[in-house]
Amino acid sequence: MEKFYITTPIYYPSGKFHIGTAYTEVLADTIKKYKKLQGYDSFLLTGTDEHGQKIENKAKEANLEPKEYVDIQVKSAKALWETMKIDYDKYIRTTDEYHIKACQKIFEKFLKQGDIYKGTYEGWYCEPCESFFTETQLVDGKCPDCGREVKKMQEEAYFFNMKKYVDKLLKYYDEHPDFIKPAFRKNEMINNFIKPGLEDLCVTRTSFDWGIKVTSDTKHVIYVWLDALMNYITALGYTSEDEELFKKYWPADVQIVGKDIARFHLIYWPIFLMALDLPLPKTILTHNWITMKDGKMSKSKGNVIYPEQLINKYGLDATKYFLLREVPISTDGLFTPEGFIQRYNYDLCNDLSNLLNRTVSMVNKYFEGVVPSYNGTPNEVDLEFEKEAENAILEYEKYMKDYEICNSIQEAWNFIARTNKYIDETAPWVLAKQVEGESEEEIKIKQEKLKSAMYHLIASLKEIAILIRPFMEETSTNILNQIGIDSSSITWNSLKEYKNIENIKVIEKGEPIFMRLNLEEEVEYIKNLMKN
RNA sequence: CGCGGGGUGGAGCAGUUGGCAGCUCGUCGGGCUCAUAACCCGAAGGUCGUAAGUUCGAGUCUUACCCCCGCAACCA
Repeated sequence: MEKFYITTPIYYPSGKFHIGTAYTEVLADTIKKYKKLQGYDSFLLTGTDEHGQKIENKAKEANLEPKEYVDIQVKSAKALWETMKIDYDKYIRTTDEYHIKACQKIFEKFLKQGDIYKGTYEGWYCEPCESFFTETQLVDGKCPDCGREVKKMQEEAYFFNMKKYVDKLLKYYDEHPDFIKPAFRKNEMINNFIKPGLEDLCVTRTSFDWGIKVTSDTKHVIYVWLDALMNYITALGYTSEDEELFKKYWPADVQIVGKDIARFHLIYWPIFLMALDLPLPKTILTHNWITMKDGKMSKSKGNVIYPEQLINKYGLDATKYFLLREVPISTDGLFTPEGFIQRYNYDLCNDLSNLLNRTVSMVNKYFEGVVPSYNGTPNEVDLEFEKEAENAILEYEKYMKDYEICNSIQEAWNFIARTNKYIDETAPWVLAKQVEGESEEEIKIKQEKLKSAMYHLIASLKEIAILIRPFMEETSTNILNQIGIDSSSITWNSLKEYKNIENIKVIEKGEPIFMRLNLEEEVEYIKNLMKN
């Protein structure tokens, strides 16, 4: 079985996860489930990045030890992923013992190789906050956190020699067009960071404790990115006594990151891997953000929305549908309460749920629920429709290949609309009606057409259920149940059986899978959620 | 200063290698009754940010300029 390794970033658990974090996770989870349906041995890694000064400070505020603090945060993170039915295979915490050991080994290896050297880190230091800041981070020359004066300070630090690998990196970019998706990020990296001269990266600190100690120089802790990035390989057991997973799954097939951390994943990460003499991931997918009408999410603007809030009220599938449908990979997507409810009503209720409802109802009405067999005599209308059903799959898969899930979903919905149209084209209620003076022959032709129409509708609903399965599993299962198909044996290959559905019976009375919502009421409800 | 993205009918967006300007929502008109005041069809509405250029032909290429958003290095 072919393997497929996919990773999410490890999130920084300094607060409650908001909808943006959930989006990243859903994106990864959807790709994993898609690959799994296709029969890949797929492995999804997620986790948390738990070191650093900010965590240390947060813990202090809460009167807890750092570890106690992150334990609590991790618990709620895992609870969220459980609520969202995220199918991850491993959850890594950078405080895990195996990760710490591996990082220490890697650090010493770099030191020995001469990739890491000791130097001096210079920055602006805020004493009350005990934090270093860069020139550009300062606000009016003052501390961006507390607004007080900062001092120029120096501390001893280790640096990673990035310059040594720059040419190799550029060459790699050049020879591997699929490495960076979307491609414009490549130019962004080159123009902003590489062309002006890539600076060496500071990889240790002495100004705080909450981190992985450097074994050969214990007053230093390994600073964030070296620690964090390594998770993608340490999670698989790299450098441990059991490297089985690592050997099986590395290199990653796709690593998902937000645009805020693109630089670290597109420049430093591949360089670290080169220094370790390891193969690079096939693709690093950088996605954009969910934005709010009035800019970034922030509590003071009263525009923060948490995933649980939407899930509790509107269900997991609807929430995931919105996120994936509304946020394309390469541009920011907008969250508005109106948009959310409208997508719910138009796409989920009117188009999808109603299609299922009217189909099930007709099969019951005309054939007592028994789905006719494929009768092999498609007329022009049916033939055309069959072609489009096939084409929808191809288009969907084409976009998925580039991880453009948003477009794949659009293809699925185009096909849903097409299926609704098919009902109008065939007008089953006309075919079912007896007209006075009709000949036996005419009646028979109408019957065959009606059978064919019902068959094609059911086959198409099955197709739709499979297409949406990677991100709307519950809905998919509901649809299949209503048309009398066992969902447990469904795989991506089931799409090829469009003409081979036999012996099924739809349920007698199908409950709508999505019910129309009142726009004003629900918008009001969501706005209230966002206020507190 | 720079870099990246964007500026397309009322709103939100598609437009691969240049060849009659599309989609969703909204508006207006029509159809249908299987279904959830749903579904299907049609119409109105755009000098594709501005100016110049290349070309038989440019939303699509070149140059200059204007506006919006983001990034700007050790901050997760």
